[in-house]
Amino acid sequence: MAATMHDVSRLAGVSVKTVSNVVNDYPYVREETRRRVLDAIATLGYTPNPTARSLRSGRSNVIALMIPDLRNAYFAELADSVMRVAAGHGLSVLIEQFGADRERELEVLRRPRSQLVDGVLYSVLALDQDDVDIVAGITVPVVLLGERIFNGPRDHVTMRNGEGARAATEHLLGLGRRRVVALGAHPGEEIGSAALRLAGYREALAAAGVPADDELVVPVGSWHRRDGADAMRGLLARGVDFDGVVAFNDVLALGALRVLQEAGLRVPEDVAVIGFDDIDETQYSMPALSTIDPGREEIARTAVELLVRRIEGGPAPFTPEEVFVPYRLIPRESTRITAG
Amino acid sequence: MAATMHDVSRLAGVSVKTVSNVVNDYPYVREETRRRVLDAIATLGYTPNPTARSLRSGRSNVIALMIPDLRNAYFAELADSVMRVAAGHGLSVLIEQFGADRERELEVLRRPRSQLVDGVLYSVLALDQDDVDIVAGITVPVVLLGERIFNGPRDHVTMRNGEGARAATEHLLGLGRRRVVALGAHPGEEIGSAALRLAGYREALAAAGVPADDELVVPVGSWHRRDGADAMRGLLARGVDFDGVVAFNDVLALGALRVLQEAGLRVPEDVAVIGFDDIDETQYSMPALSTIDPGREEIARTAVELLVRRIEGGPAPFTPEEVFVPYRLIPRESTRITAG
DNA sequence: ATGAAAGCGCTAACAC
DNA sequence: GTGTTAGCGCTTTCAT
Repeated sequence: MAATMHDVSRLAGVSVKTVSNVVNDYPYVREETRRRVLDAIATLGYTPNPTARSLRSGRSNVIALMIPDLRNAYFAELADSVMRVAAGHGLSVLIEQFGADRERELEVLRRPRSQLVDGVLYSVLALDQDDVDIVAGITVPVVLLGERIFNGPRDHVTMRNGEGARAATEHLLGLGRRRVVALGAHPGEEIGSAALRLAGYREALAAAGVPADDELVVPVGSWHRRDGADAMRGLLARGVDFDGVVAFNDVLALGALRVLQEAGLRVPEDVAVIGFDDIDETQYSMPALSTIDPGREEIARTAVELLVRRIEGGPAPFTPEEVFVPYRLIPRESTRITAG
Repeated sequence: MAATMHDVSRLAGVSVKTVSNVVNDYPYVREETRRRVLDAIATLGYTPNPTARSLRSGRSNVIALMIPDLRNAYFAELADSVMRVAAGHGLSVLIEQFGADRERELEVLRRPRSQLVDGVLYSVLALDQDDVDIVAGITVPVVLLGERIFNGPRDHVTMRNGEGARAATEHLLGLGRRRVVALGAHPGEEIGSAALRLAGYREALAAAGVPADDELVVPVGSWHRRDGADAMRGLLARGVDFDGVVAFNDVLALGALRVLQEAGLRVPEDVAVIGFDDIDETQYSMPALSTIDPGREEIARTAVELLVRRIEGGPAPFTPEEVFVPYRLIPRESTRITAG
């Protein structure tokens, strides 16, 4: 089995404390002693047991990232960013998915796994009161990514969803579009991203004096590519008249894009389309997709840093921080202004 | 702070052993005792400390998944599948990325983090002798996903990469294409997926009596969308004549697809394109992308199960298993047979 | 059926 | 500078 600190101390002829000192770069160790210890470590192939270290120190240097679904490119890219930033802080990342499988979600949270991690980054699209209770039961620091879900304040890092959706909608209105679809509404929801984006969309219409039409607000089950495609198929089947689409995320937009083109509609000439997230694919789709860049990198960086502060600050009283990361509208071919 | 087993035992008026018995569903506990303990657990909100449990039992119920890059949809989808299967075995998944950042890769592996996990699923595209040494240094069970990288045998789960590439190439040849590009070669490599896929491509040409042309073998730095786009741009700029593309993964194909269409070439009429991986996006691209489905779900399931067996089987001598998962060719629009 | 006690491998007082 | 020792919270013989 793996060598322990005792094995090393015995071989080096020193105490475990000295080995620990060397391993942890404690400065006051005689050079010669250090050498002897390092030699012993090398010959034994010793590597500290992180579990024991963790039990003793109360820190595991692992954080959890809880996301709905890695198959959605936005979350995969977010996870990538989070992991890179975390690595810079010496942290590993345990990813837990919160898919449609509610049982799994509850199981994940009820399990004591959350004590194995030093902190949690929790990214939710939409959730109900149950989730709130569960989150409240987590004893380690939690930073929310995306929309805040509690009524009370809570650390969270997000973009201004409402403003972003408003900007996207105004972008289409600025092109002269007047029948703009909002794709991706979550009817029951009041406080998540979908609700905020829908509100932003409505604000833009109102500000421009364009009449709102409920027929143009398209609900979807979830924010996957398939949902975007299905919703667009339904819209076309119902014969709804529209000349623009604000999709609440990129994969919804891309699913819709495909269906629009199958139906022989030209994008952006007949229908201009804009998404949300700025996933890698949007630069390469046909046509390239205009989108709102939510500042994913900065969200990840800020959130990890905030979490690290909380972890290191201990359970002392604190004021929750609400950080809004700047977003950018990225116009591409799917809303390119044309002569038409 | 969180309640411990001792707190529970005190409140319930029993010993810690009894609490442990109840927590671990040890059958021989008097019903009344069990009740008292469960009550105490409930009032204290006790939840076992996984770190202590792990130190004692030597098991953490966490496995690591080491992948090149979560931003590649294939790996995100693979991670998703792995996490679902792992959840079924009560395992959480720690994802470590092996991007282009070699420093990070080495750091990840050198760190003792690998002792925090019970096993490792290691998915590599291509790697050199250094990696072999590092992997050899991991003390927990390792199952390789994708191509085997050692000369000696080693547990691994993969598809038959050569056969898959050959089938893809034959599919294009069957359409009458004779100038078929192999997109995604990794020149130096001898043993990874790229090498095997290239060999399969060459076999197909040879079997069909179609002359091989080195100009049609296109190397790329990595297998990202951008690389596919850049490589295709280069190919067009060099004026190379071709009527088909076998891309070694889907995102390469999708990047190329974009550039082909930008250049005014029709897919599949002028150039037929087929990829590898069957990522979700391929069903929705314009045109929908033909691809090789490597059996991702089954790879994930098989690999996790194999790893679990190794973990439970202990370090006893064993015969490494090499599991080949069946692949399927999925024809879509990008190779749809047309009148032309 | 339950309790006492050892110890997993490490860190951190506290001595010297 | 370095050694001794007491736990971190749990599981697990070994008793009873």
